[in-house]
Amino acid sequence: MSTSRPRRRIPEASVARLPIYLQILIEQADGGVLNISSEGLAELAGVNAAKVRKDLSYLGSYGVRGVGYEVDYLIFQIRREMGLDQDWPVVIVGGGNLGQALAGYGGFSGRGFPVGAIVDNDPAKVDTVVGGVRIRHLDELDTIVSGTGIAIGVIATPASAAQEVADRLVAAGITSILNFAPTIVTAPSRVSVRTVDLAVELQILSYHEQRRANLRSGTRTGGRGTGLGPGSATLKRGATA
Amino acid sequence: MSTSRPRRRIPEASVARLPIYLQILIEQADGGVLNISSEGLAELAGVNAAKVRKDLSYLGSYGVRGVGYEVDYLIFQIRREMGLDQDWPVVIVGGGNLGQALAGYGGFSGRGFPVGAIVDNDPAKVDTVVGGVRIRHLDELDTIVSGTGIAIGVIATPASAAQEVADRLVAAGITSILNFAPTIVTAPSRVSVRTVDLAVELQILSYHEQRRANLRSGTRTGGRGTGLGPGSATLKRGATA
DNA sequence: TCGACTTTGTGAATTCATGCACGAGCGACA
DNA sequence: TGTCGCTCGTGCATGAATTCACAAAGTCGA
Repeated sequence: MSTSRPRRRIPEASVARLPIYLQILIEQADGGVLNISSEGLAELAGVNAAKVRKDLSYLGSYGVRGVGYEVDYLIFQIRREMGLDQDWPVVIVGGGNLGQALAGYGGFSGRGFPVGAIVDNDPAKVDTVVGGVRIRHLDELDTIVSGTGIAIGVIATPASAAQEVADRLVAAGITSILNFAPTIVTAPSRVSVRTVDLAVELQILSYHEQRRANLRSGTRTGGRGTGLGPGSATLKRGATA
Repeated sequence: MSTSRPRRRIPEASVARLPIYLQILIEQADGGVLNISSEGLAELAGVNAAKVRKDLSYLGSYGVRGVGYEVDYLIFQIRREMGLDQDWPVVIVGGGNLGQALAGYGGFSGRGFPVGAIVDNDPAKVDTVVGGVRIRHLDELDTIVSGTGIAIGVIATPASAAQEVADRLVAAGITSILNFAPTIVTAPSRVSVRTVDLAVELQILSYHEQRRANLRSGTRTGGRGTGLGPGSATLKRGATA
């Protein structure tokens, strides 16, 4: 009992990196590499070696001093710790552009997240087949979830529908949501929600672009002085909630 | 001169939140809301009000005590600071599943990132039209970038091609890369790179799912004791690089 | 068997981010 | 014009994440 079982609760920042290490390790294993040092892994992941060691230490003490980590064993341990030693089928909500791309994208099934179902509320889309899966009606969500034990829902709808979809996913018993709609969705705290907003990513890049542009053109751009001041018009209190 | 120009260098964590505030503010403006308190904005963004104020304070001092922030003016300032007062056309590399979905996804153009070009190295794809844009050959990248001044490249290729594509993007003069391929891509430090790996997101959710499952079934699952020990076989030093 | 060498695992120092708590400023209203 | 109430801006304390630096633990070759 006292053998391996690692101390729980891995810091979020580490949890976010483990999949990256995992992916690199799998590539290395495929390439015939048997073991790897924290230094080598750090190099490939583009991070600091000490960080790699600390991250891995949360899993347990699986390295061998003077040698490094056995690739296969590390893969095994990361998988186990992250719950990737089983498949997690997902239900995609939204059979539009993005939903279809996700369903057709091999990267899901190939990495342990097969598309178990796709639903849409548009009758015209229902019964069409995408990526080998027949689109079903949104109303069947409860049946699907309770019938298959799917725990993860993927929202690929327009922003306007996202929150309602999230509510329905939660009601159906989903406990993790990956949201691609460009809006915040809220859910009870027992449910994990992650939002991936493509535009947000681009906007972050935009900030850095802009920053570089400013630096190039002499420390700061001559003010784009639009005259507008903070209190350009006296503020009138509007609805705040 | 001493008027507005805010102190530079906004912490990364704040930069990542500003687009979210921006989006909420735009929604509010559309709904006719004229001003909003840090409390209100925090509520909508799902974060702490002090954090909102601190984030916004990096832009300058644009709030009015006792009243809040003028929505329109805040939108203007966030846009300006993030470089969103101009369009940033992007070039998408990869006309496959994902590339097509991205090109067809309104969320890009609609938010200031029009798809300026799509390229692919598959002759069969070249000249087909996706989302109103004709796919051109990858080899035209240099011409496209220098001709249009596009600064942002989006990688929507298989992982195996990602690094080479990144290199070519950099060579062509791109300074920001948004990578959707499930692999690390490296670039000179003058180039910003962000990777969005859908599977990684799911794996993070998996971790939390698994964690909940473990907690439910009595503190910790009975060990899946596969006998395997850290040094199951004596490690032989393999290639490390 | 021993000593040189390599690489881990982790305490300690540092940097970054969050959240509290409160002074200061502003509008509203008498 | 003075007072009251609201909300910002920010100093400070706390906590999380990163990085350094080194003892401990192992391998390898002679």
